[in-house]
Amino acid sequence: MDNSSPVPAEHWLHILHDNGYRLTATRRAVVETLASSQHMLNPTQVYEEAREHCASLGLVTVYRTLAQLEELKLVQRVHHPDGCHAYIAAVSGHHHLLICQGCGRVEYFAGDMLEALIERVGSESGYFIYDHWLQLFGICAACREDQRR
Amino acid sequence: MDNSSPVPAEHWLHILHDNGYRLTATRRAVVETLASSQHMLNPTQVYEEAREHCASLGLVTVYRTLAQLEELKLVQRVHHPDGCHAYIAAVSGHHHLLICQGCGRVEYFAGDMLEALIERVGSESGYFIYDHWLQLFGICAACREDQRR
DNA sequence: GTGATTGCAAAGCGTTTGCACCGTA
DNA sequence: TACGGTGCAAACGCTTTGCAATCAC
Repeated sequence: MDNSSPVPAEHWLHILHDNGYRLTATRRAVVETLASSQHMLNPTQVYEEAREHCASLGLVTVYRTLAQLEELKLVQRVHHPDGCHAYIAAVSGHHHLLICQGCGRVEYFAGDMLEALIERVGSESGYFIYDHWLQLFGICAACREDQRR
Repeated sequence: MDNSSPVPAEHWLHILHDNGYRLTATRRAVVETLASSQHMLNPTQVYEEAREHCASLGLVTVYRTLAQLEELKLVQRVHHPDGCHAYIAAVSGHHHLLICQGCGRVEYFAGDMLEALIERVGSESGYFIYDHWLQLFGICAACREDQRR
């Protein structure tokens, strides 16, 4: 899989700064939490984890920072059967998602053999197709190990 | 595409009855609305359309009926970038979704060349993969025609 | 008749907004 | 110092729950 190395939080902070955002303790806390996590996190989970870096952080600021990070395409929202409000660090280029329904770990994978299918469905349906989602749901090795105990 | 023929509302009513639900005017109104629509509808949209069949219908009943229909797998929730609370008639067997971002029309398509990909990603990642979503987003022929005007 | 079903009102929950204070640049 | 950023409290919108009246069976 290709997200084994965590996203550098410093990189995000530079991008935020370059876009006119000030570098505050609260923003750093949210960025560090999301950049270092391989699990999808909803706003409350981000809030709880980020408070360990910045105890005065408020939930409102988490919502505002998530919106900024999403706007800059540094994070992306993850939709899955049990919720649509979780976020994960985005990677550049087009990738698909592999989501563990046990622990919420998310991995990206490439490998796009969908062009022919999209071409066919587009011509049969008359739709102009401009985007697609491919998501696989499963249980990661660690969660399967846990289940075995 | 394979959902050109609408789902028979009577069939849903039989299934509801077989599962111990009473056949009421409100339930019929919701069922008829969803069974005859090829567009994804959120609870409020279902409410507004179904009230034309049953003027006394309340929004609360729509929520309750949607939950029952989802439980019986007669409808399924549609997730897309702008929302996760829309419903569409379900079809049996595994299908993928083609969604018009203009009007919300949803079509199902078959054609699963994903086995090899899922096999590969599963073995590389160590995940046990048990489900997948494939959704295509586009603009249907009718909406493209509208845009041209 | 009786128990499921309903609509209303209220509660609940996650998210957003208003505002005065705070802290970065 | 100026103004973007912040936390708090309140507002907001969607969804669920409590309850008495209603209706299918």
